[in-house]
Amino acid sequence: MQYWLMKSEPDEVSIDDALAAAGSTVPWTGVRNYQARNFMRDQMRVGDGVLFYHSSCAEPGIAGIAEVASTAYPDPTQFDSGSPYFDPKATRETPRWMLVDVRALRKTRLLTLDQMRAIPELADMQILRRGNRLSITPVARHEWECILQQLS
DNA sequence: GCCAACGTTGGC
DNA sequence: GCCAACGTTGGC
Repeated sequence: MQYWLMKSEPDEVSIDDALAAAGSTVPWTGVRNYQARNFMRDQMRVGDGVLFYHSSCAEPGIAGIAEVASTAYPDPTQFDSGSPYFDPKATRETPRWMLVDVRALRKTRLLTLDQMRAIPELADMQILRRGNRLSITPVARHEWECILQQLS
């Protein structure tokens, strides 16, 4: 069992959107970074814990708890020439981009970036590092437990 | 909308 | 395989 933080722009898919989806489950489309892809493809297991993070918005922070709901499979948007995530170099025979399904479990109060920075146990979180842009990052067990405690 | 950080691209 | 140019991310 591993833990992850996954960024989503709430204008695209918020925690409310995910909870409202069929089965509270959404495909994590649009990841176009190899490191983030590799986490999904190589390391995620069904049942892994997910911190659902709202980014590029007025109040960035952790907005809910989710879990990994599938193993990795090709992101269909890479094949769709009408999609902003279209990748002309990807083919169905050799897809480039993979995704997992994510099941939202509950909305939490917003744990803001500022609040996270103020918690010493979270000081080493990748999301808090300067210049961090990765949309999917591993979360240490002690960080996960600390955050769940904060949100309870 | 600014801009620092950093990933990707492509000429050499 | 180096590295400058360029594009993107994402907090502010």
